[in-house]
Amino acid sequence: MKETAPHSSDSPQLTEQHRELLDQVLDKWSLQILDALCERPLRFNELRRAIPIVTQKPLTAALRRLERNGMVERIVTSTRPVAVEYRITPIGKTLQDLIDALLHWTTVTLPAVEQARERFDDQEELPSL
Amino acid sequence: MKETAPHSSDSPQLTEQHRELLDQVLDKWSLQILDALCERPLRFNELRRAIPIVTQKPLTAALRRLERNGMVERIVTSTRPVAVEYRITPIGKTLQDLIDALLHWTTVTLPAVEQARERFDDQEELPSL
DNA sequence: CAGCATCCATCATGATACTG
DNA sequence: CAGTATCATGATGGATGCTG
Repeated sequence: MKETAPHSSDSPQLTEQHRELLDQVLDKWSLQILDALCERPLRFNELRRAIPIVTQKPLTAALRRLERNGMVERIVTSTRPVAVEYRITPIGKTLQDLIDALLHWTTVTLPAVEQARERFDDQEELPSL
Repeated sequence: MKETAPHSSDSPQLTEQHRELLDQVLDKWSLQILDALCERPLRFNELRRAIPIVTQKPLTAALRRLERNGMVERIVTSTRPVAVEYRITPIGKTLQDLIDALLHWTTVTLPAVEQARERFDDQEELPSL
């Protein structure tokens, strides 16, 4: 019956759909957006401040993508001027532990990575120029 | 020395270094490369076959980046013609569980995401055209 | 406030050709 | 086999100005 069982847990056949999903949800900005929204809902400009280096266009694009994928909800309050709140959805919430784990992983691993980079870069500036 | 829980409510100070690391290791191709190499070492063209839709240039770039970050090791055997094997490093291995969890997450979540996309796209094709 | 529209620079990717 | 080099192109990102 079975095709090889390559993985520790289970190894489903990953179609391009799955990769696309990760691609849309795990990109640089989306990860930080979701992380921020896991704490509490935020308005557009609050998000901009929460993620200092992002500019308006990519932020908007990422939010739309996350909204389309059902990860965040966009709530418009018709005051004057309008207030727009972004809130994480239950689906998005299922990513929280993973995101925390990833961020934690970076803090643990970064030192080793920086060492590796130095070694790599050193042997790049090689002799025989 | 305990750092408190890696929960998002406890936001660890994530510098841009941390984001950059995730960015270099979690991108579309790298994720699949690491996943493939977690099973067993692979040669360059084996990797190309393992990740069908990737072309040579981005694959090479991703491998170099992963190598620089200490995630994979490039082993050259000076036969004729040369054989080059890519192998996951101990550091890279620390990502395996996370990657498995992410891939598993996609399989669990994809159906809900697809529903969300339909809803979103439906209300995009709105009236008043 | 929360965007969208526009222009422009940069980058990643694809295709192709060439090397040891 | 395992790349590098080059060119063309399409997608992204920054900056700016405008809207309700």
